Amino acid sequence: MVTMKDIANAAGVSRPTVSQVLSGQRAGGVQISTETRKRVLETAERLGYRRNEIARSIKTGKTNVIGIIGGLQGGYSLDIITGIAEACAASGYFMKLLPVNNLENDTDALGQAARQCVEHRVAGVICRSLKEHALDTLRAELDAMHIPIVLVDSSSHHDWCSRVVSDDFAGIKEGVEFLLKQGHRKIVQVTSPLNLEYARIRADGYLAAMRESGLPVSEDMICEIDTMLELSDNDKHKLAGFLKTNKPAAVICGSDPVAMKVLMLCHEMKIAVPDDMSVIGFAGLDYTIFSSPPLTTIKQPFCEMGEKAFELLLRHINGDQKIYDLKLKTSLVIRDSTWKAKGKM
Amino acid sequence: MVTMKDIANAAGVSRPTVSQVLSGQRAGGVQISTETRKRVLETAERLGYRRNEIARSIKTGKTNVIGIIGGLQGGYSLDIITGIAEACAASGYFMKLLPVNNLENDTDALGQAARQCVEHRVAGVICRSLKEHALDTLRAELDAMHIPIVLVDSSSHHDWCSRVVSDDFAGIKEGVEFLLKQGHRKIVQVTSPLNLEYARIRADGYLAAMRESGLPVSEDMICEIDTMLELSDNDKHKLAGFLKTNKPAAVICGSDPVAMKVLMLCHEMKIAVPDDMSVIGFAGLDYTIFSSPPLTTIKQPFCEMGEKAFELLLRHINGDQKIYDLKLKTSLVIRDSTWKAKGKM
DNA sequence: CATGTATACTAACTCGTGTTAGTAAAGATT
DNA sequence: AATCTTTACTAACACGAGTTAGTATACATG
Repeated sequence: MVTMKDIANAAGVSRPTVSQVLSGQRAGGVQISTETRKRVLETAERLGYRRNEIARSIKTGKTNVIGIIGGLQGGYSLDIITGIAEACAASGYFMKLLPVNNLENDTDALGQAARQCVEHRVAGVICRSLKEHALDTLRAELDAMHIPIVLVDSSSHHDWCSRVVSDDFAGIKEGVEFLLKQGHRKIVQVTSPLNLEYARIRADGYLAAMRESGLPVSEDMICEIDTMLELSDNDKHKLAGFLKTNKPAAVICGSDPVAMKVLMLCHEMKIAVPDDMSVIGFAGLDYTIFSSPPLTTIKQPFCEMGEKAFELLLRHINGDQKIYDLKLKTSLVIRDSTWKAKGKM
Repeated sequence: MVTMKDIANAAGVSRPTVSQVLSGQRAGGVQISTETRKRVLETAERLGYRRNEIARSIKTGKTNVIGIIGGLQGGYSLDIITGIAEACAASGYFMKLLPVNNLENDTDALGQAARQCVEHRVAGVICRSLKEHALDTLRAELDAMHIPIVLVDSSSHHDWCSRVVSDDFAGIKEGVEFLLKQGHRKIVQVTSPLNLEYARIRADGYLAAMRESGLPVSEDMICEIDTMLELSDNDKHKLAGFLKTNKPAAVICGSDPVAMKVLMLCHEMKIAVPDDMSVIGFAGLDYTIFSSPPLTTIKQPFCEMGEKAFELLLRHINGDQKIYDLKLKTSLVIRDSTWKAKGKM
């Protein structure tokens, strides 16, 4: 492995000179003759020198690495990471991945990930988390070392660290209003269990939109089904019963997987979508285009969330103490699981 | 930031002693009294010391970090990374993510990613790549520094670096044989453009399986459609014409997205799946469970591929020079887009 | 010729850690 | 009592860089 020392020897100059040439920084008014500079650069090239970021960051006390803590499940994780990645690349930062499945429950793993971030002296951490006590673990490790944290896609907010989320409440309201505008009245919700914070927020959005329109609504018009990939027999009966009882004109779902399951059940129950019933999903995952009919869904700006999260983190790294809470707008992607024109009733 | 020096001062010992206590290594027969050890550990705990992996690896000349180079598109990327992550965690390694979209074409970006791996002195690199010349870029950067590379999910193999892939050829054959066993004769393939290496391999598997069964088959029985997420109008006409002309009993697809598009078109064309026609996908992506009917698909062992890739990389890091080419078995996931029992013809 | 001032470089220190060689003190052996 | 061992520690060097202070040379000024 070629070092600056090797270059210095080969070029017949001192090591600091090499350092000054290569870093391009003439610190303290240090001047370098063009001849020497050329010779050093040529020698470096010839010997195949590659600078050592490790040694460099031990001196500067800074690393250009951020830690990403969080589970890798869910199709959207990748989009968030992609967003972070792009912003990172633009600023010369790198991502160290610390996957922790079960962020909510596995506090040990979370604490370990945080500690590893500290040991690797990351400049900051982006984390996706859900529960309060889990975050305290993070804070205990990172705050002491003054490593800033930004939460992304986290339902709970804290006044000690910034957060970037999609505005799910507004998003669901927009979806409901879209359905109302098309003439639907009996709108129900199918969603993940309401003890999940994100599901609760989306349920509240649904309830609020209905109430604001003066329509009758109650918690009974919300059906909770499991988050498992496959629709269990239990849930299938529950959901079928729910649809038969309520005979909804439209279903606004708490997530895309839920919406896909609803569509599948509709096929089985011979409910024509969107003729007999409209369906809207939530997330805007790529695969929702493959359902039949292709799913109308409320798209969360995952990629942008990642970008903004890094942007905020960078601010904190650079000393900004202010706490931000960014809620990014969702967008309604209209496909074929809802009516195209108004009032095809 | 607390250093060993701070601990030494606070505990009234020398810095090397602290180092020896904390690293647990009594190098050169160095002994430490239990009393001193206890005092040092207590002081370290009290001051909130966190070891500095950066300074550490500058001395040892090793890092416990590997670089992951590759695009993040495609639902399976995440599964591969998950596999790598688990194996990493088990061995105390970390992943530095270097996303490069367009691995095939953007040689610049690839070269830059490779160079950054060198500059961060990663212990090894796992890369997903497709084209020959792109790999040469990688090799030029990494080989000189003796940084081992393992390719994962890469269609082309090279005699200078190890590779882990799924055995797509055998996988497709298994799929075709499954269809044959159920009594189908007229089996066709719909796939991504055949200039993509993975598509070519799967096409060859299809052709081979048909020929081995003594059935007539030709390249005409393969329909190429675009890899874009949405089925273009152009492709839709092409595919519809293909199905009308060939009137296949079954379609074995080159990928899951292709299969999803086939299913969507079947809905439009009122072709009942599986009654009128069976459909098999390739990849085993999670969302294939959501199609109607749920898709029978050939599942690639992405997670295991990631694990094995890291395992091989670790061997190379530890000095193993042998080149491996692992082909992992796929598995047929039978769902409802194919007949359940034999000969329901 | 003596002095001042750019210019171009190097000596020496630093970062936080690992490691080897060397030393002081206590106890064991002859 | 003199010597050897063992025990427990520290001095000193190293890793690969960044950085400050200081020095030698060349040239301009008085």
